[in-house]
Amino acid sequence: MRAVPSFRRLPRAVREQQMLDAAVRVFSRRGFHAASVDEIAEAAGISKPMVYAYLGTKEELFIACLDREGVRLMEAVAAAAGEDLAPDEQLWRGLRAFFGFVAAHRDGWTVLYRQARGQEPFAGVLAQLRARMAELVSGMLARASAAAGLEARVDEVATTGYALVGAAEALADWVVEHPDEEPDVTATRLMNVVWMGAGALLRGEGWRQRA
Amino acid sequence: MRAVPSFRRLPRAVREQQMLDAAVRVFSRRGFHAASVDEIAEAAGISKPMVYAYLGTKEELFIACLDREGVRLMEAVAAAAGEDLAPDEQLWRGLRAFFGFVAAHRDGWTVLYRQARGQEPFAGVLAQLRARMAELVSGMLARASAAAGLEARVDEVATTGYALVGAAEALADWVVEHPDEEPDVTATRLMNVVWMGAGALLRGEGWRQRA
Amino acid sequence: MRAVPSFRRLPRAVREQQMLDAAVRVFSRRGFHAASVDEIAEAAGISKPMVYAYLGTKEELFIACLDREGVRLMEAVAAAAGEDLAPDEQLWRGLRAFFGFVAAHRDGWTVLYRQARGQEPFAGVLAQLRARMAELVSGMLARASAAAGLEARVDEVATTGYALVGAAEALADWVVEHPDEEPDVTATRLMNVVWMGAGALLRGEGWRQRA
Amino acid sequence: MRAVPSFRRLPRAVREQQMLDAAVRVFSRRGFHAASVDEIAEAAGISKPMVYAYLGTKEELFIACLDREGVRLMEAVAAAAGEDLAPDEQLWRGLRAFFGFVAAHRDGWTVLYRQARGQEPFAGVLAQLRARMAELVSGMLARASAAAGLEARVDEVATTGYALVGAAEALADWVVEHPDEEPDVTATRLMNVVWMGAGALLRGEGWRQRA
DNA sequence: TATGAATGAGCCTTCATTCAT
DNA sequence: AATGAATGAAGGCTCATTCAT
Repeated sequence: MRAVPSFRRLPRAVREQQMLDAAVRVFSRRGFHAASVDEIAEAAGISKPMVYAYLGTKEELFIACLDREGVRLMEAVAAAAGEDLAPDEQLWRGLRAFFGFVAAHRDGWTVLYRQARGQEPFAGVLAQLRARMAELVSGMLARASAAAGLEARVDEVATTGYALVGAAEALADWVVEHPDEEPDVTATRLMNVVWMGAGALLRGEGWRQRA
Repeated sequence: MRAVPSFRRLPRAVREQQMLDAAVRVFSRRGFHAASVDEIAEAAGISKPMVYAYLGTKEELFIACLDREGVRLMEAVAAAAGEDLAPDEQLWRGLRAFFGFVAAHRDGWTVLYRQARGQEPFAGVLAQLRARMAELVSGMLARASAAAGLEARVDEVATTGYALVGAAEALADWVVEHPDEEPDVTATRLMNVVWMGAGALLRGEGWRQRA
Repeated sequence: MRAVPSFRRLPRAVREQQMLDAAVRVFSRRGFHAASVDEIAEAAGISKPMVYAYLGTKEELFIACLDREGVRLMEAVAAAAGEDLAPDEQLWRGLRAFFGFVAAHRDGWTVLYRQARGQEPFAGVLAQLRARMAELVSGMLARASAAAGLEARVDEVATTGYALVGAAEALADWVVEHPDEEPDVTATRLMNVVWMGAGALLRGEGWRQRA
Repeated sequence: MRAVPSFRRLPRAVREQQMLDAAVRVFSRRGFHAASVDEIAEAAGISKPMVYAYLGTKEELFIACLDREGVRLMEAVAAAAGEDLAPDEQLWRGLRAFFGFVAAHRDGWTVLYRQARGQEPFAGVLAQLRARMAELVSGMLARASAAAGLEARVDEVATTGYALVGAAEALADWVVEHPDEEPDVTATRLMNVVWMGAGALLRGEGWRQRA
């Protein structure tokens, strides 16, 4: 007769996602240390011992947040940057997906990049994520370079990857503060800097998506 | 009767700098929350009430650190980027000064960018610093653009400033982990990305400082 | 239809013994407070609510352990000390049974004497057991004394009982740490002290079991 | 003008003793686990952080209690058993001091012997104390044995030491429950068992202090 | 019968902050 | 000016115990 399950007793998998949602929200607003497990539990609508039972220590909980959001971000970006496109097109699509993710998951972004960066032992987790992103970009550039018949200057390519990721993060912070900015626009702007260079900009040149 | 001043009784200004030195060191290693006022007092070689008497609350103390390091950084960069140079030269000198500062003041950099970024109410202080740095860059680009007789596309110029600052921060993190990297080299690498653009890089072009 | 009984559904009495076995083991290793009902349930191979359903509160569970082990010990000792033997022979046999029990039931001994002794409200249970043991000894001595035609000095006989039990407990602790010690040997050693006295030992005399 | 110091601010050494007094009292009544640091602080008339500041963890606090009471007990016994007395006289004086200490420091005794015995990691501390006491007795017996021109049967002498300590502990427990018992009487009773032996007691013989 | 889900309560521990000397 | 002494407040974590299925 009861078709709808009780709302109080939920299977573990569901509750875990609820907890992670709440944790990302609270960690994002308060920061790791200032956030209390009490508040997270309340935000998740359950009692504190459940958090410990399912997701462990506050530290482990934070890492679980990091992992979930990091995987989501990476997947979004990697999926957007297809395989058989021109390198600048790949880059632009990846950036658009990146800014789109940030705009849609403000809290996740904040937890990942604003909190984890400075707090050991989380910086390591983030560093891995950034390294993977930078490699994604570097790899793309290296392939493009090779296709152009050029000797790939490895270190410059690597630096470009890091610098691009850093620039994207800075703009992401800016996007978070300006919610009405379209991801397409932000991505295009960054392309202008990174792909064309400030020198070209000063010459009046700019990057445009091909038709 | 006492001709030689006691080593214990130092003038206030000196004591305050000692405290700030210690505070920056401890905050850098532990983070704001994990750092205890006890540890800072001990590192400064004085007792805890002195810290409160001189520099106020833990929060105020942290902000004092932020201010001091921020001013130092800004001054170093602004002084390096002279007024009557070509824009790319200005940019390059500013970047070199920036990376040089980071390398010479690891702890200050860490406090400023790794700790403050995520922790309210400090993020605002940092945001102001970043904004000033971005304006510095943007202003330089705008002047160059005007000098070239071009309509300054304001928003793109502003975006370029932010992106450049973000890229520089990312490389600064990288510099912190690689102490033997020369500031000149790092600055040149970033110039290659930002000034020439990845597109030019792929065409085999690169930026070089003029003789 | 089901001819073979499921292994999961065991008769209550069996389950209870399994639980008590597990509880004695865990309590012995961890102590009453440090032992968690979770761990006991897991050690018993069942779920926590079953423990509560069968044996009640953690406190009741511990008392159940105490009772079971205490009864076993008393029975072993009382059975060994027959009725129609000479008093020293009775004593020696009782001691041998005692040390044998301790060696064979380390965990039970630990729970009874090491854990219960200090923790209210269990000390009372243990005190009763000790009192019964002391009475057993005292009674034996009183009968022997009467048989020898002596006025039984009641208080000294009672004291002797307590002292003997205490000495036996101390040696039992020692036996627990030295698993290869034979109960016969330990019992004989204690007889030498208690029956002959240190004075006699110093005179070169010792107690021997009669052929 | 103020001759009497304020009662609120006391020097560290004084406060530490107050804390230890309170801790011994509370640990004795409740047991290590059931005792809360809150209760101890309250009993000491100060706030909880002071306990942590001066004496460390709850565990360290308990060990501090153990050490203090253990040293007191050992010193009392060792001082009482002079050096140039006959062995039985030494033994009797040591026992009298022991029972006197227990009667005068019930709580200390309880903490030492009833609590520490069963709870790791305290058992080790207690074991050392017991070993020293047993050695004290054994050494005394060995010297007496040698003086009597006898081959010292090492293992029996050692066993006698342990058994005596155990018997004394059992009677101490009994003394704690019977506050009006004189230490002299208890010591004499134990001498009757240990020195003369139950066999001699049954023959109507008993130990008497020489005039 | 048997258990996964859930919680109220409590305890250890730490820390920013202040007072009395 | 300088500090040892002292605390209110809060947070992480665990556990005995109970429902709802």
